Amino acid sequence: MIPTSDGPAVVPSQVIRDIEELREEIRRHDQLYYTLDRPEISDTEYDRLFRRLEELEAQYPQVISPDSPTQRVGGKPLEKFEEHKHAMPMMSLSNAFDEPELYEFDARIGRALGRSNQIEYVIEPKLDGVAIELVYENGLLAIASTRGDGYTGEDVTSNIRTVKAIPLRLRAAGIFTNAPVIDVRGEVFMLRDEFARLNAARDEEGLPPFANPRNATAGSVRQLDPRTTAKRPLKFFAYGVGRVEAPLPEGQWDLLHGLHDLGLPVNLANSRLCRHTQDRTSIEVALEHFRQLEKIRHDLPYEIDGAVVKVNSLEAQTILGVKTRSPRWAVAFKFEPVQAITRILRIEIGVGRTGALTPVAVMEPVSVGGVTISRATLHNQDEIDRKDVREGDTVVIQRAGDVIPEVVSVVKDRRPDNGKPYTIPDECPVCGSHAVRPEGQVAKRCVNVSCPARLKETIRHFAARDAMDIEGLGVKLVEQLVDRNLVKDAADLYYLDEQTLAGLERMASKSASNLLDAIYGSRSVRVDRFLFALGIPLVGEHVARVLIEEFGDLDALTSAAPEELREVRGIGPEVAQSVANFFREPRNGEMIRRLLAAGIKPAPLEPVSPGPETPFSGKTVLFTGSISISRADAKKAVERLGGKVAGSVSRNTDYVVAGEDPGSKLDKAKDLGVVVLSESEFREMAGL
DNA sequence: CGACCTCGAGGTCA
DNA sequence: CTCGAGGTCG
Repeated sequence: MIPTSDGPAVVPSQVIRDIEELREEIRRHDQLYYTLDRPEISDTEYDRLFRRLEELEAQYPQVISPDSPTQRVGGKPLEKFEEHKHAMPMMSLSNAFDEPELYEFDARIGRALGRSNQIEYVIEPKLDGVAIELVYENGLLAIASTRGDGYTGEDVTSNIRTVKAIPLRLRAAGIFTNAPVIDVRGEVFMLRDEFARLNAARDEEGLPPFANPRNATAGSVRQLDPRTTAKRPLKFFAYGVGRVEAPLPEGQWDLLHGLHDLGLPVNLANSRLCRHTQDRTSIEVALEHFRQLEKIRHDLPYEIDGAVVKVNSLEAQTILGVKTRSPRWAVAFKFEPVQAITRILRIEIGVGRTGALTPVAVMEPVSVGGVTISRATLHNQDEIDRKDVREGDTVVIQRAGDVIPEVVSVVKDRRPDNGKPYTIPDECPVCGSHAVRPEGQVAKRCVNVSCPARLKETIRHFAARDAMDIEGLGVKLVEQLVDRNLVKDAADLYYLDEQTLAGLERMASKSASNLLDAIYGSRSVRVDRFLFALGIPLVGEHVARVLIEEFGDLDALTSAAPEELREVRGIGPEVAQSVANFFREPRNGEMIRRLLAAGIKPAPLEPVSPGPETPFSGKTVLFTGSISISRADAKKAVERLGGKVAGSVSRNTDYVVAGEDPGSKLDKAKDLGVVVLSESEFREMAGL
């Protein structure tokens, strides 16, 4: 028998039972997965259940009901969204940006209720997503709408039905059991890694990426074709109610549990009921939880921009009432923004030691993560083109890894009409020489080897702590020395005298003699440091050491042919060529001769005695976060004990030492299963 | 070619 | 302290 479009006239009652059982089973697993975060079956098993239900329903279409799990994606694309008037207005929240504002909120509540410090609060993470209201009638999802202006939003039911975390039918459990009508409010959002995957997929299809998970969510919710929304990985957390035709519980905390009992996902794991204790008021308890959230925010799979603090008692909420746009009984306590919007005043060009021209955006100062930012690197031309950054642009900036400011994106609709694409100039802004970008490289470089900008950087590098370690020779001083032609290469430093220095700013006799002492003292330097100090391109601390270990001293190295250099483990053609070129250049040879003539006596490397076995012998260690001793000292300690210090985590890393405020390296270390040490554990192992 | 590492460049604050 | 570029190794 071939089923007609209406299916067989009679549906066997066994089939009806099977279908209902399957639906219930699927709903149960949806709830286990989304609401309880405790899946019992694999995705494959789930898919099998789902397909079986689909097959049965295809065979007997007349039994399909709108609350069936198969009916999430329904209908055809909409022309536009209908309006939906909220039964009770969806208010926004007033913000508190710092502790005093939060305490003020608490004080206001205390005054209004006339019993200070006894008020219970509920604190919940504030997700960065899109607020949605779900109207359930007799347990079935009837309407889903956006917040809109608070009174009227858009009816996005067909889209929201595709969000698996949102039940189409509520469970009959808990305080709200069988409420004829309940308006549930919550946040639709996207997980960070799913957002990243979505953007990667868009990139492959040549579509522009979404700026952040929030935008991606908002875009997904406002799709006219629900089939598109269905493909977006949306999640949901419920946090409150509007109209409820059922008795209300005493407080917000019970309310959250009531929603959870209905089968709705609620972020209970990161919410707290805050009661005052003997030594702390309830707002202090809330604040403590807020600090906790701030600490773990980057470990959460979704983005939060703060926390919401609500007076727990619903009765008290009623007494407190509302202001025009926001309730008086709740406040959004925001984290320091890690991103900010500002304007690029101009783009400056920096010239580095290697002659690289680096564009830097000079911006209107703005506070990001508690620090005022006014400059951010734009890296290179490719980066500028990719983001299409122009002078005068309004941009979103953030601190990469919470440290180095970077331009995230341009706010295109705020671009001035006269904005022109930016190109790094073809002349060095410092010496006017030609600047070229060699084939296959990203950087444009000034070709003039004695460009003053390059010279300054070279001297600074020479004097740096890890190199010759000349204390007192800072940027300002180098600037003056070079500009007045007192120093034309590193060797000139050793021929300075007090009289010459006396003419400089901030250089009275005391500082002058200190500086001369420092320069004089630097003459006994370990030979690998000396080599590093010369600033040969591609020769950093590590390569310098490797080369010295191989050749023993400078003499042997200066006369080495590129082929000999290549023999060395870790030295490839590029480095070999760069080293050979440097020593072949007569002026460099002359400079080295003058340095040695000035009395520099490069000390040989201490022979690497095997030494006693230590906890760090042959181990690679990495530091993240701040520790109470300096990084340099920590590094020395590890090296003294026969270990190596790395800059980035890889499978070869043996230990990661995590100090205060560890960075992303800690996450990566955990991912790779690297042993993580606390500072005290490290100190103990190192015998510090 | 991918994995891993080093170099070099960037910014602010105490 | 982090990132991208670029270098080296297997």
